[in-house]
Amino acid sequence: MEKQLSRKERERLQHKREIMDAALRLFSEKGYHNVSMEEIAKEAEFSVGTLYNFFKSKEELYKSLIYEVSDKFHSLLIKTIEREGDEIERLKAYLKKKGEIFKENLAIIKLYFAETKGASFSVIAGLEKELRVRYHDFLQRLSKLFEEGIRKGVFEEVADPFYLAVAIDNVSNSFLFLWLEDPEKYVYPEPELVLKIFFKALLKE
Amino acid sequence: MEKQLSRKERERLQHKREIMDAALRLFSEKGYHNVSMEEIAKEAEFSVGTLYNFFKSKEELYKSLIYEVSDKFHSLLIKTIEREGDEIERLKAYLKKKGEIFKENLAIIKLYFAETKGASFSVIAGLEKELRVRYHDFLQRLSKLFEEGIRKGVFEEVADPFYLAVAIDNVSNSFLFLWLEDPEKYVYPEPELVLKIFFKALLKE
Amino acid sequence: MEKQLSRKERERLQHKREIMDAALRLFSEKGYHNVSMEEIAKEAEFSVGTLYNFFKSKEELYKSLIYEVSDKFHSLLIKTIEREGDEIERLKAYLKKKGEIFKENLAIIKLYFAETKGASFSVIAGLEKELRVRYHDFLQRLSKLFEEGIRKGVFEEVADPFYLAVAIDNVSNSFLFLWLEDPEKYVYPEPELVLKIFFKALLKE
Amino acid sequence: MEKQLSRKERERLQHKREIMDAALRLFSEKGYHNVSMEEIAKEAEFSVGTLYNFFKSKEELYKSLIYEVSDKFHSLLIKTIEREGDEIERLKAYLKKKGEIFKENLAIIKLYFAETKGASFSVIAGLEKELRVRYHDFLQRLSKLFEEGIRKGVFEEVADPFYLAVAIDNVSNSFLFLWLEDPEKYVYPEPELVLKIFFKALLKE
DNA sequence: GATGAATGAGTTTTCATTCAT
DNA sequence: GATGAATGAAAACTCATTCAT
Repeated sequence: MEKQLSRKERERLQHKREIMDAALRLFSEKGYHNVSMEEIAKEAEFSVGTLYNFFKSKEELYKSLIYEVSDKFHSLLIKTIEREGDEIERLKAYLKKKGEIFKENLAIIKLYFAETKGASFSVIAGLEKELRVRYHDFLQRLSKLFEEGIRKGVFEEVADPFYLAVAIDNVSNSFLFLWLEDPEKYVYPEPELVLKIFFKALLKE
Repeated sequence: MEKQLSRKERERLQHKREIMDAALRLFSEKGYHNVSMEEIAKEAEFSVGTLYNFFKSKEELYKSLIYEVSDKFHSLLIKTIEREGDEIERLKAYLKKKGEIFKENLAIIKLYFAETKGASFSVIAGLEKELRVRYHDFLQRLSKLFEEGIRKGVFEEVADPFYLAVAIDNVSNSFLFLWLEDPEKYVYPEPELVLKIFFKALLKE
Repeated sequence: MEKQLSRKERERLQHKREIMDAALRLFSEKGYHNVSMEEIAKEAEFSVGTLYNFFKSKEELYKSLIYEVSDKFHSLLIKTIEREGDEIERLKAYLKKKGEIFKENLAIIKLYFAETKGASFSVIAGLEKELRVRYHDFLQRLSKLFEEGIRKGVFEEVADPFYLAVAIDNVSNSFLFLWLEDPEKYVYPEPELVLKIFFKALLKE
Repeated sequence: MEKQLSRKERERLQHKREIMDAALRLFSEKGYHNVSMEEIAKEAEFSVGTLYNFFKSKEELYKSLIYEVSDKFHSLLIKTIEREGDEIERLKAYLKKKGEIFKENLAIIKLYFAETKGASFSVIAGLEKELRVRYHDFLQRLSKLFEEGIRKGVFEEVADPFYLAVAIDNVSNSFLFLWLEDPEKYVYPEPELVLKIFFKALLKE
């Protein structure tokens, strides 16, 4: 299908890509408000005017970036947790995949978390809400995994599966952030570590 | 002690308080960059000039806000985890305290998490690093609690106590955020819930 | 007469003096626009309000300073050139006096020349004109000295006495500025040097 | 060479010129601190933003103005005093040239002298020092003229040639200022007048 | 489509001045 | 007379956006 694109169309897409990549580099390094359209134009080796031929505003450029990564991110993870296999295996696969995504997309991850975590105001009003919706969709699907596990008798029913999903996702994130913060000091968190903490009773009986 | 302040001094402190409160309301609602000094002045019912008599810049006003809450927040939690009592009790007390702090300081909590989570660039360069240092101090102290518990044989040694501290802090945060996001749908997370998830083995043997 | 001033009146004058001295120090060092009333108040160890009890505006404070020095400066020089004695002697006395005044009033001299030389706009519109009037009065009196010298046959009538007055005043100023600029490199200009250049024909016949 | 500039480039230069001319008019009339960027923009018939596209700050705009005139001014005078011809002729040519420059560049001359004469604090810190360096270079070259004259036996060695240079430059300036102040009353100072005063012994023998 | 000069509303900050105590 | 907190107009500067070429 892509082959049917004319040279012009291919070039256009390529230029858009270059602008988005330049913008991503700058936004993730300095934050939305500390980057100007002029700066992005220079980084992308286009003029400001050209940026406005592709995106009708700075906001839209930013949103495109965030949605793009959010799409990719979620579809990858959903594919991982919904594939064939038993629950434990799929949980491990999901933790592993998330680790890989973090490693490979550091710049964009920072940007993404700046949007989803913390402030309920976001750099751009409205952005956050949409991302939250997607994130909840993902959590629902992860809950399903726990539900199934409980149904099959693999997991105990300690709590609402949704809370379990939230918990494991956040614990793994926090370990990834730890590593991201100081890669020398903290080991890159292996799925096993997360599962060990998560599954093994701490309390002696 | 406060009685020794002259009326003028008391008034001055009161005015500073009013400005900080107004700024907090606006910053937490709209974010640092989307609030102007003029807006804060209006909200505080003072003139812009007066703001600058108290804080030498917008940045400084923001920092004052963040540091103030960070101080209060950390000292309260540290007091809670380092008080007398057995480890389980102290963990519960800490989870309860955090819940209360969240409930009572919603506006500022949002602001605080916008600074510590997510972006490694922060609205104000330099802020984030200092807050991270404080947070790590807290995590170290929480690790001690786990260490002691392990030493006493109350906890099993499933992982480095520091990771346990990180995990429980993040799990409880994530539940609090869930509740914050939609108080009708999600229960206010009780310490018991967190502990149950955290301590009880999911896996059936 | 001054003895009849009450303690209150004497104190008032003293305070005014202190304010003017502080203002002079700051103005001469940093220029009118780079000094704030707050700064002057701090330097004088009074409050801003007190400054306004003595001077109705920053401009008025500045003018007072300039007029005061201009008065003192001119009356001293006029007294010197109009005293008893032959023309040569009086010229020497005037050159010597000016040197002394420069040496003893460096700060104020800088301020004064910033007002009279160079820009026809002055920091404060209107100031310059009044000072120019005074300066012309002085030049007229100095011209008289040359006129008398010519009438008596002491000087040759090479040019309009007014031009001679302007010339000698400026030559001596320029030498004083040279010394002021780099006291190590340039000798403190003795009246003799100025007169030598001024009176002695350069041209060999 | 100029023909190689594209229309756009020529326009850009023209616009820069218009801004500088507008700024010059206002600065020389009212002084640096009494002119706002908005005022300059209005005078130049551009927007404030455009001013900042050409000059990164108000200071830089001012400096450009001062340096431009200083360059032109000095190179013209240096060319005049270092051309072929005997010393007397070259002195006359220099006095004549200075008169012409004054007449043709009144606005900018005022600005220039506001910077070089008078206050040792200057409107813009650092500016004054650089201009002084250039002026001293000029004085050195003028000294050379006197040195040569003395060596050739045209002039008597009444004083250090540098002082002679300083003296003649200041005397001629002061006459030019006199004329500038009141063109009706004071004749435009002819080189002859300056030389007559400067060279002819006043003193009868 | 690409360019980049021009725009001007909006932002932070300063500071002379006032006035209640 | 002395104080200094409060004022708010004015200034320098930024930057997303437009549009003629």
